[in-house]
Amino acid sequence: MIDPNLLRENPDAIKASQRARGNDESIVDDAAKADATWRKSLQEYESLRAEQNAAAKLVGAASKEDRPALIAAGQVLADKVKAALEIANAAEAHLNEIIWKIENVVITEVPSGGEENFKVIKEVGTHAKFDFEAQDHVALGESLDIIDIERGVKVSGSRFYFLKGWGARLELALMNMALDLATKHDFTALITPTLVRPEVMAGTGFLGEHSDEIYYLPADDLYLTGTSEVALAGYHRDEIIDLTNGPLRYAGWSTCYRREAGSAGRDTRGILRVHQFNKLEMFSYVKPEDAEQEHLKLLALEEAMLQACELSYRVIDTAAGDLGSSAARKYDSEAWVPSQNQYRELTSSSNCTTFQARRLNVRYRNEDGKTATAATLNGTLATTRWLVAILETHQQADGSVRIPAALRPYLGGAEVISPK
RNA sequence: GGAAGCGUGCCGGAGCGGCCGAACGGAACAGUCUUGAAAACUGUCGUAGUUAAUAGCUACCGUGGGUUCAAAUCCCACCGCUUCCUCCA
Repeated sequence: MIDPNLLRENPDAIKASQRARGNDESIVDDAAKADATWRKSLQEYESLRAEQNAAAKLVGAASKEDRPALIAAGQVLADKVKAALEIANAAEAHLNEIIWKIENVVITEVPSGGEENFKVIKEVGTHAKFDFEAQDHVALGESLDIIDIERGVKVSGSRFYFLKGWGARLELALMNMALDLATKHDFTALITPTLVRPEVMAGTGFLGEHSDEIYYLPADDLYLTGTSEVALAGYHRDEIIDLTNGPLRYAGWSTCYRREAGSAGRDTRGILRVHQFNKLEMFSYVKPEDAEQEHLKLLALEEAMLQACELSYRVIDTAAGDLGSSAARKYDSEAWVPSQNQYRELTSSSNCTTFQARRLNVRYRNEDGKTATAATLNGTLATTRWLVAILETHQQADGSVRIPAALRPYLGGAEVISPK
């Protein structure tokens, strides 16, 4: 949620953000009004309650003869307090309902507008060109016997697959390379739970707009996570963390599950969009003033991975209207996918400022020893989808795929994957 | 899955329904003493909301309800933990 103090001190900043996102800005005034109403009703309740507390103390101290009268007076007060509490609670609920609808305040440099209004920050590398008939990753996966989609569908239905032989090893190599890189940069490896409780899922904001994206197990009242971000964000929930020695950084490795409910018919070919995949996710807890710098660090690591995989890619600054509700800024990097003749997203890195941490109640102590809400950031370092770009980019005329040099140490030194 | 027990502040650990935001011990921090340290002594020592306020008031003793003039203390449900049995990657 947004900072309630900002609502009181600078509502115009929130309105500007709402405009940039293409969201309703009148909700900001509604929230301010609800906030004032709540604070007034809270004061009324609290002063009545103080009166009641004082009256109850008198009863305890009173003599036997005086008690009945005092208790009767207390009963009247108790009713008043109960009524005032109900009003205050209702006012608070109303305020929360409104304030939770307001999405994170966008950083001012972020381009306004919708999905198509992104700004290209840079393009790196040259698009793969082939002097032979290039194959897509599905055909390569089949001829190399490393991706078995047919049997994936037989066992689990559409958008499922087996990674086999070098395919399985390639994915593990990619994940391990990413984990090594992250570890070198102060990220602590974390293998996370992928089933979480409803509170955690709701706390990270995934039960709102994305709720039909998520697998749910009614028998156990647990949700399957679509990213380890859920567990990583929940990790320090309700804690006062120590940031005096710098940010807390985690590299979470998990399988991710997504229903892809809203994308029927989209990317149905291959393993670009699937129900289950693996991902290595970076997650940082930082002081709010360090968040933008940390965001660039995450991006730099993502680029290092893309370059190590010898992919051609571009980095975009996502437009405000295309940001998730928790993000104040998002950098995506997209790799060139030859068979599609376009860039496809391989990493996504969001600066959630204090928005997510406030909801999860993650705080730290600042220099004065006071508690303050931390900022959180996340970014992708590797996913199964990367295999698509790697296989297609590095295919060769004889139908083999050259393994990028940086990955070879993780594959027993193998340099190429050849058809059987 | 069956049985029993337990959930209190940074940790340990008390707490007849009113005198409990919570004894006591430890840790931590500041100071006195000391050349310095240790010891000893003194003090500070939870979080949040509201308010102009580091004053006051309010809330929080696993979570949520309930009983009562009054709840850490009584009742109910839920969650978690421990031990034993059962089972087991």
